[in-house]
Amino acid sequence: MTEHFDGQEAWAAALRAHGRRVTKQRLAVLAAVERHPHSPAESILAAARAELPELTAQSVYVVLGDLTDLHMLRRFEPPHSPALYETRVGDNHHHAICISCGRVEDVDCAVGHAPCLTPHWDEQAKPMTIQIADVMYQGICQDCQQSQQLPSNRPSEEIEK
Amino acid sequence: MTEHFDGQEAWAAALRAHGRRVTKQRLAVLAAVERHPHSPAESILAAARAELPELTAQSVYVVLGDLTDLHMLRRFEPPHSPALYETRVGDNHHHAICISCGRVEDVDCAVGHAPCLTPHWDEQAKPMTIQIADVMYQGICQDCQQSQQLPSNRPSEEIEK
DNA sequence: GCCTTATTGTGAGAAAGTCAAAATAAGTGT
DNA sequence: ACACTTATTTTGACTTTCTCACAATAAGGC
Repeated sequence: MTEHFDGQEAWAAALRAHGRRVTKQRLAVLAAVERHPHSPAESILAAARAELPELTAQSVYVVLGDLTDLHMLRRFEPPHSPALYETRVGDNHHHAICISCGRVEDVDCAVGHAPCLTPHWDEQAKPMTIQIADVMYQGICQDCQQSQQLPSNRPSEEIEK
Repeated sequence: MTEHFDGQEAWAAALRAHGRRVTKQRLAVLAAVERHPHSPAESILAAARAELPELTAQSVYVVLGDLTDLHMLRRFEPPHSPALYETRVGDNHHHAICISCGRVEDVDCAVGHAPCLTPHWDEQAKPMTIQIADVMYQGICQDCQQSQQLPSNRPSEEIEK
């Protein structure tokens, strides 16, 4: 429970640094996101309610949105998934999503420090000032690859017609 | 109107090649996506109804989903936006989205032919078999940059508090 | 032309998130 | 410690985007 305090204080300091009040709702959301990276709002609500049962869904949406704007959290939206949140910000890491089971893994960028941040514009295109480059790898994780090669092992959860 | 026929026949052939029946709904959707790249389902419905007024929204969703699975269309989901569709498939181009006005532009990949397709895995991570790498650049387009520097020029549509 | 079955239409409904306004509580000053 | 100001949270209704099940229709092979 003492390591908890460290985290609490660190988050509290960050909140104050951004001119935000330190509320138990924000602390609960931050702790929940930290403990469950790559989670949607609903899961964060459930996790945060473990320590703050009266927390409401709206508060989670508001807090997540605000903290994302402050860059204390990072949001990304994989295809066919609600938005996911994580506390790992500031680096420009990317994400790999298994299109079969939905598992998400962090991927450090291969290309130096600011990867893919310099798109190659057409002649006629008016270049934008790029701020971030979200790279979303989609593939099949090892577990799903195996269970697809052994179709006998597969329950009836997702069979193609 | 003759160029229309060429497109119709090309799409019809592609549909047959994928074992799909050639329906006026599918042709209308394909033509609409081709004429309005980076459009959401609702806009595609509106555009397609210009030539097929009795088309329904459900059909558009079904057709878009199916043709996307066949890789005749490509879908991508920018943050805070419904899914967008385009007919440009097969190449691995990416997209730049203006976070201010939402405009989308195609971006050819800077890094050779199969860009960013080789993520750099952690030691402990179990690598996935990557199939596609969707790169989503987010920035501010030239128009929005200018209108933000001349705040007097900005109507009341989106003012920060 | 007819028949089979893929495709489309109909209507209900879920999921994820948003908005406005009232209730609460953090931080400030006393 | 107490009160006050206003940020924050809650409440509850609502929107948007998309999905599902099943009935109606029509494309393509015979």
